Amino acid sequence: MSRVLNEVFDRFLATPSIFKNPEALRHDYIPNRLPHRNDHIRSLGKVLAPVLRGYRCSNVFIYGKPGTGKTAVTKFVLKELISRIHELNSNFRACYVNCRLVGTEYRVLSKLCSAVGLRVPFTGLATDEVFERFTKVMRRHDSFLVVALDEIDALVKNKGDKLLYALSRIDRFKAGQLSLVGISNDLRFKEFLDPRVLSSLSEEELIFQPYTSTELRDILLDRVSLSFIDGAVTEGSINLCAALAAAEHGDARRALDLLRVAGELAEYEMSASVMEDHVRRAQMKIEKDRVSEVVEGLPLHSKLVIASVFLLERLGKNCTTGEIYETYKKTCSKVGLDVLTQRRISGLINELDVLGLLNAQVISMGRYGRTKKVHLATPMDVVKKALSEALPVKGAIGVDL
DNA sequence: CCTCCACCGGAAAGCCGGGTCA
DNA sequence: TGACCCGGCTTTCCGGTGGAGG
Repeated sequence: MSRVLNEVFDRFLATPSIFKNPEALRHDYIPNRLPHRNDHIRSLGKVLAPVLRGYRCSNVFIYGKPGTGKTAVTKFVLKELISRIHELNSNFRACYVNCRLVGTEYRVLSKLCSAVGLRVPFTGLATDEVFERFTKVMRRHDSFLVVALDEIDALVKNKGDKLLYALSRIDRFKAGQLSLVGISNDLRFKEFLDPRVLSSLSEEELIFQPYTSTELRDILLDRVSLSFIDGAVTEGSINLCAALAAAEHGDARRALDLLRVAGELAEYEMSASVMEDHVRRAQMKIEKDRVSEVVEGLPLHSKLVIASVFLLERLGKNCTTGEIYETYKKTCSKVGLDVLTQRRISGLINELDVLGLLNAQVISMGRYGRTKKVHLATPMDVVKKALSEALPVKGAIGVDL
């Protein structure tokens, strides 16, 4: 092994880690207690409790902004429920699906199938066919299923509420028992639903308010004791994490990210404890990393759209769809890339807006038409860095970054 | 008050690479 | 092997539309 590397490793090992169990700072970690969410846990528990006696429970609808504990509470309650039911030895199953990650009706269904022990090919079958097979198994085993559909709004916005409608009526075909827990970030989500689906889905409702700064502080204190060694995080850093996350609509996930990244920075610098400065730098790093990561994963044409906005903005020109399209076309022809249509580029701009990389606003310029006014949503140097890493053909493209 | 620009954005359909099934 | 399905990406078509300027 190289001597340089040996030194690095030796020094790393010689410094005691400030972490005890960094896993406890990840989003998917479900701790044994969830501060300030006991009421919600109790409410959800009450709704789901009938399954303990073998009855179907009401469907529940859970709303709340990101990082308010919806997912954690749901997973927590389901976990407890399952362990309790296994004592009673029932054929109950619970299934958690994140609709945004899973993406399509077909794949949501195939998750449900695997929850009841049915394997289906990941593509190739008609969706109706998969649904058919699913109900058959439910009927045959007289199964009992609670399905948590997280980020359900993403599914409905993209694919409509057909699947929800079918699921909400499933036991009318005497196909076992199925209850739904719908989780949504978006309060306006209801508007997208068929009234029949809505009324069956929201038999019960739970609303999660954002955490306050003090509540976030309690959450952090819990996690600090789980994940760091004693005294490794200063009081001030915890408060700062809480305050910064509270400003960002009380997002606990954000607070934990800040703490984790600040911890990693401190460890990297072999500092004995996490200081407020680490937290501040963590905040910048998180934003930078987010932008880089998102840009990196973008399809080539989306990257070119961002590059076009970047170029126009640097020249101080105003970015309208038309202007962006012209710049984009020039860049394409420089590399000999096929250009997409303006309609498509308009769509890509909207997607980038949703991703938070661009801000796009439809404005009217009266006589001079109607268009989208676009600008970068993050500072130019951050975008520049992300683009220069993510555009493999930057030299050829003539995008002088 | 009307016109008309430069787009917006919905809908439908096509293409392609992945797959199943009989 | 051919009919058929999915999902992602894209094109084509086309009916809007806010408001400056006539």
